[in-house]
Amino acid sequence: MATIYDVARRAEVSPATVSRVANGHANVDPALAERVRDAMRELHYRPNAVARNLRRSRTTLWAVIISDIGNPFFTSLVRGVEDVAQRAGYSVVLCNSDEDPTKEGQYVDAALAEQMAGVIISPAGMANHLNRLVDARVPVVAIDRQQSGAHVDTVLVDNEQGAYLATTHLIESGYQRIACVSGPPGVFTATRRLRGYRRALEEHGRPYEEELVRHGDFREEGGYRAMASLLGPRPRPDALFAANNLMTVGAVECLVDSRIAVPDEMGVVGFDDVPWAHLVRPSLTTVAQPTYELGCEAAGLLTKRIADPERPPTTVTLETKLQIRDSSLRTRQA
Amino acid sequence: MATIYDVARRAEVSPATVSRVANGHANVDPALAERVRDAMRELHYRPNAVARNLRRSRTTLWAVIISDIGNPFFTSLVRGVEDVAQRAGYSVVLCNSDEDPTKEGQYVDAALAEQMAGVIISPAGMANHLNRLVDARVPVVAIDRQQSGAHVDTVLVDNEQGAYLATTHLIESGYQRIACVSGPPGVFTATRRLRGYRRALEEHGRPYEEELVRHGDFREEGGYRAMASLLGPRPRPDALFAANNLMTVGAVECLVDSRIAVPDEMGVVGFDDVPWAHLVRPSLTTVAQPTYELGCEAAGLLTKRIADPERPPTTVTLETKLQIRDSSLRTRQA
DNA sequence: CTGAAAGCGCTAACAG
DNA sequence: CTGTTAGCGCTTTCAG
Repeated sequence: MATIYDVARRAEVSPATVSRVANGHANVDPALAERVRDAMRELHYRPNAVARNLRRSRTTLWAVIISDIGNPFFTSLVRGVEDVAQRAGYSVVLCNSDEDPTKEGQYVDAALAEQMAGVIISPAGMANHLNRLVDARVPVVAIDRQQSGAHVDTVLVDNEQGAYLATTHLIESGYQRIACVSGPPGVFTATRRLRGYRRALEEHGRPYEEELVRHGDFREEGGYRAMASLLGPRPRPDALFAANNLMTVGAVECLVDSRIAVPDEMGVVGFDDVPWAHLVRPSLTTVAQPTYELGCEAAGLLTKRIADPERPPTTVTLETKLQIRDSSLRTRQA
Repeated sequence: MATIYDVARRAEVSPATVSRVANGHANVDPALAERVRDAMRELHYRPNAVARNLRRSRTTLWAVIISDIGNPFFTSLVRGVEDVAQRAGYSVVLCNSDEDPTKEGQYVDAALAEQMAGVIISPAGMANHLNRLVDARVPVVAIDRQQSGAHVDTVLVDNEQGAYLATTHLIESGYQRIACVSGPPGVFTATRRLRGYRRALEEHGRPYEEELVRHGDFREEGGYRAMASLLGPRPRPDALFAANNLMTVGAVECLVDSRIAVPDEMGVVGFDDVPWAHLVRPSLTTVAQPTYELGCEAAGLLTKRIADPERPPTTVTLETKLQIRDSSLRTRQA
């Protein structure tokens, strides 16, 4: 690989001049600049980013640490981040923590070691990786999940309100025993959505019953298992609020396997859309989140944070929207 | 951020010794090593990977450049890569080229500039980015798509055979006019799958008709549009082979909107599964690919290539499997 | 406007 | 077994 010295020699200038041309810094005599560019082309010169980063002690990379690459929620969000990042001159590297605090820790280590210019992270569990980034003065934005005790920019949706809307919709559609499959205990979004579910019940004079609540893993399998376990005890629930998209899918699978008719015997509303919610039969009623916008917003906050490390942390909360489809609309009494 | 010198000073040893302890190299007196470890802990020392990479002139990062992060095919594949990479001591950074040769080029540039230890790439279009990597002596594995003229390790599925199976299945199910939505012209997988479709027709004494073939973009919208355009001319096709998963979904959407009954009026088989193919009504018959295994295989080849840059390039081809569900099984004559 | 030179933080010969 | 030292390739003062 040609270095800056090779180019300098060939163009008969100093490495400093090559550097100036390569970076468009300062004014360089057009004749020299031309010679340099020729030399660069002839040698297929490509600046070594590692050396540059070391010298500048910063990089132009963002790490985006998400907790499930298989979830369309996160992939859509990443698209939003990417689009904004690109415009701001950053490249995005994606890290998939798989909801595993250990993996998350490794990626945080890597981001630190690689001197990433910034990190966008959806923190899994209660581990304190966020603060390690903050302590190291790495610009960081938390996304989708808030962490108590961490003083960082955060982008959220109004989880409680979304869950409240979903549950209220089920109540108003005439369902009587509304169950809930929540997420992993301690995960922010799970807690908030459960709270919204509970508040909706209570405000409508319905009891909140522990035995109608299960905790899933935010994956399809977890939704399936939780639904199965809800079907055992009698009286059965006649509706379900599932706290994320993949678990909704799992729950519906379980209902199909158990030959329970949706929406007549069981109404279903899920939190977070999937791109194909309308293709499933019955199509799924969901609480749609502005996923792409969440990503854009996070990227925007990160650029601001990088520009001004001292600015006070802000939290942006975006609204959800209830997308009513067929899975929550009874056609006849079961 | 503490440097290796800070640690050395505090532990009263040389930086070299700290480096040895940090990397587990050579033998270090246990007492010294202990002092060093204490100092590292006290100073929250974290080796600067950028400096290390510069010095070693290599990194421990793999770039995985995929063409659509929204496609479950690629996310599943990435999981396979990640799992193997982690075991081999590499970290994976994901780059989403969005089927756009320009973006792909930028990521290849970045991989080169950042001195990535290796690259796994599903090349979009005919651009010659693969060879730039090869010329720069960066270990590289092509995945999902073969590029003529590129002398690199490659992991594929038997696209032609899969398409042949799918089309034959439609013929044997009694469909008469079988259309095909292929992928972008020039994309390897599209070409091969189209060839399999054609071969199946011809071997069963059916004519191959240009007007039954469309080219989509491998996305949902493309599948929708292609299906719509197939519905215009009469006589209409009565079956469809769609050359990838998302286009299958789009095509089915179009059929739903057009109130054309699947599978009775239109049989549908797609290439590549989606995790929720069985949830759609009717459930989708697909050619399932071993996506996770593709990723594992690619990662395996990459480690071998890194270990021995001179070994002759190999191509691994994995088999597909026809997953028969409801969308291709006529219950009555239309 | 251009060049010389120092140094980012780390590792790997090489000496001791 | 440990320390000294010379860079990895680049950018950025500082002189000229």
